[in-house]
Amino acid sequence: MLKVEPGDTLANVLRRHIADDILVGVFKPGSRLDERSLAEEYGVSRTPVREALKQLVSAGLAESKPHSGSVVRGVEPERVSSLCEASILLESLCARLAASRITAVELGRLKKVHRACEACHQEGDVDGYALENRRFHSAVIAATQNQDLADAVEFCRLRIAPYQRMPFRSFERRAASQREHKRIIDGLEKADPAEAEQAMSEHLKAAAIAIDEHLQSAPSRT
Amino acid sequence: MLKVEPGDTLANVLRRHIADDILVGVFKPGSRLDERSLAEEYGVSRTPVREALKQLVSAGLAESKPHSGSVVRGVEPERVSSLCEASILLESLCARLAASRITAVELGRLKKVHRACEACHQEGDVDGYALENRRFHSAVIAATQNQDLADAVEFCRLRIAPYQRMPFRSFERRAASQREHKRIIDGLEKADPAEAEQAMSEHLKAAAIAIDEHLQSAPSRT
DNA sequence: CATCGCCATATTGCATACCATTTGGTATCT
DNA sequence: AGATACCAAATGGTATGCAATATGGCGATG
Repeated sequence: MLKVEPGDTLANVLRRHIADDILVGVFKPGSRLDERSLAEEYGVSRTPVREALKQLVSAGLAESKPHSGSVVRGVEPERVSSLCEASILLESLCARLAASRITAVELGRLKKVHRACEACHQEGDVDGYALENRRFHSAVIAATQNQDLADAVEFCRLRIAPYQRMPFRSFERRAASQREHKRIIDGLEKADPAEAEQAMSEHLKAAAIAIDEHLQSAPSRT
Repeated sequence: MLKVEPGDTLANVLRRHIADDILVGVFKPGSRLDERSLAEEYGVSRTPVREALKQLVSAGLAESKPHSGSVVRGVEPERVSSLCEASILLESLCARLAASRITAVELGRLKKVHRACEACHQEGDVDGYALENRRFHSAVIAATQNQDLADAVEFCRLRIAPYQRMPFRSFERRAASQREHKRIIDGLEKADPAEAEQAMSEHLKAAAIAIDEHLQSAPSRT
């Protein structure tokens, strides 16, 4: 537990660990991230915990007021729609660019991720599907061959990630998502920017609707 | 010096201060950011300096390897073109959205910033012009009424900021920039998305060319 | 009874001290 | 003479202790 490989730092390990816990829902939006408790829980000092929390704040996964501690960033429903819109715009842009720039090896890797998605989907592995889905979108973003654009888009995606995975509990939503992914792949393979952009846009709009429905049914569990 | 207002933290003050120093060129790309030196220089402990540096790394203004310290992120010329492209794409997108969403008060504020730009331009106040120019672009980005999209775009802009200001030493470039800004304002005022997008795109392309020329003439001052 | 103000407590922010890791130099061995 | 291994100094990473501040409750007063 909590092994730190050489060339890495304890604070980084903690950051990833806590971030995963947030994304997977262990720490729910609004819950306090107490430095002492976390330090004790992980068996380390407060300092690396502080470092990790600061980084999470920078990443937008948490927020903090001076002397008031950090809480998991509660994303109000109206902010979700804002996040979804941003995500739609940015990733569609990426898809358009990627269509004319993606390399053969990247396309192959994308298809491989797509198959991994399919496997998780069939097995009902929600967490696995969420993970592979993230990889799918990251692969498209990376295919723009522009690291800085990719960073900005990932910056946005990171914030919406906790909500992205919610609808995947539904078999039907996963199936639809798979079909939409396939259409994106086709657009990229044909090097058709308009098609890829359109496919990505519709995919994320569908995802946005699914997230919204999910929030309606299970509004706010504190 | 180094006054910390209530409701703020010393680390934040340091972060802004160091960030400004990086943006204005006091700390040149590649130079080491030694924690002890900075702490001594500012008369504080290492802890808040560390916090500030971590945040700068998150913001992309510096980079650090564990046990190897932090250095100001040197942006290689080939990365500048990548940054410019990302900036062009993202801000044009913002301009398009802003055209149909900007409020009257925001438009008024934008014009005010434009006049401030003009004043700095005439006086030959390069630093002032760079500052007001940043405000101009931030205002357009904010006019999208989408905070998350704005954050992602600002995230990218922050990285290119050290280079954006370079061409402003030229009177001619500032004059051209002002004309381009005016066209953007017109597009927004007419609520013409296509015009605003086009104007912003051409503005940033011109800026990119100016930056490139500047890098050609004064390649790498270590 | 409500509201305003003060005080107690818990939690964050800052400082200092210590430990681990990296890096460069030197000495020795081949 | 060159290479390698070891040692030392510098620098970041971590731990702990203390100070400052925000928050919640309690009491007093209108």
